[in-house]
Amino acid sequence: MYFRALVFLEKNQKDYISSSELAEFVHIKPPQIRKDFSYFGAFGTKGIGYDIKNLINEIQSILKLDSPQKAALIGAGKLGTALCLFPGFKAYGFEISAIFDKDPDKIGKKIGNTTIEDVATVDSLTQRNIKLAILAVPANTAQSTTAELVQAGITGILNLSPCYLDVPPDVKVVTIDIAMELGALPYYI
Amino acid sequence: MYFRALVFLEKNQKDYISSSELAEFVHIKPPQIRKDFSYFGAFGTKGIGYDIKNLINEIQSILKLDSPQKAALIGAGKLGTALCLFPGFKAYGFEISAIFDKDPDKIGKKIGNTTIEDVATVDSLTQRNIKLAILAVPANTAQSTTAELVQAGITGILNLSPCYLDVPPDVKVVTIDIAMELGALPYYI
DNA sequence: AGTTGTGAATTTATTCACAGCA
DNA sequence: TGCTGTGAATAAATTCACAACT
Repeated sequence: MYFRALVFLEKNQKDYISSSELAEFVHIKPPQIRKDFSYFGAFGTKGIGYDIKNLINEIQSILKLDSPQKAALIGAGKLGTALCLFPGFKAYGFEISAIFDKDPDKIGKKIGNTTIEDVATVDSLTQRNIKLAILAVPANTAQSTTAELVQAGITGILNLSPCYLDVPPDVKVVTIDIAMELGALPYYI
Repeated sequence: MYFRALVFLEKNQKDYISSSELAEFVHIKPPQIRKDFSYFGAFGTKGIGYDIKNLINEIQSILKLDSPQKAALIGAGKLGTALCLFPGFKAYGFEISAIFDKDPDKIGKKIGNTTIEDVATVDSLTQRNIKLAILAVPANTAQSTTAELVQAGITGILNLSPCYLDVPPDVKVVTIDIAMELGALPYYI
């Protein structure tokens, strides 16, 4: 979140930002920000604040976003296609360099300039050294596809289906359940 | 999350579930579940567990998901269209009953059986008594569109653009930043 | 015998407040 | 003077452990 904010604020005129200014922007209290950063090092200058460019580099390095990351998209349906064409991944250095689907009508076609491959061949990810997958398949096939991804050496999965995925402890899953997030709104209203 | 899990587990043979069984399913510890429920009431039976159907009803009522909810989609691009056709909202009682876009080529066309309207006419949401909006517009127009939505009486926004939205205190925003979630994976790997 | 509901204990997260430095 | 970095203080969340109940 800090990374996203700083990349945005980098465009402004200023070179330095204080924890209070950043705090106002991300709606978090200043000591929280300083404490968060302090877990990883001392990136600021007393009396001045944080050099924005330098801080971006530090966070990029902490998050391992300092080298380009290849990701595979599994599921070239409406949502998968939308994500594939979504420009937002670039800011984090992600490139979707492989797309898989099980639909024979889609295999061989292209999204952008990436050709859709048969999901039965996900094991090729091992050789291609792709470690990240965006899973945009129906909930009922999510778990079985996940098993194949893990088999293919995937260690990070962004799961867009509304279900929990069982994976070995060395695989990290982040689940985004869009309907569930919407489901929380009426309570607050 | 409990709601999602219980709706799924409802399909199984059993009528009752203990906090330990539910805990295993959602990967949360049993006392956490009991404590969470206890903030809202005593829904279980000692020695037996929770009546699944009854618990679903209780949670539905807490979350205000017990009556159908109308939502408006703002932005009929690839992502918006995918969301609109996404079946997952139904489980929570949501219906996307209005779609808006600013592109004249899209206005008047249909997604599913809902006609796309001009985003300049979002103020009609007031009369239609729609209080929820799914915002799937580019980041640079998100804030200005939000202001119009608030003006039109929207009190809950599911924001899919990677930016913070400024709203009055009586409006609740939930932001899903898909790229940011993916951005967290390399750190864990 | 088995499970809930909940005060107490523990752990974790947040905030304060200020020494130390530019 | 102004802001960071951080130990101490406070607040919040989680977990324990067990009485109460079916």
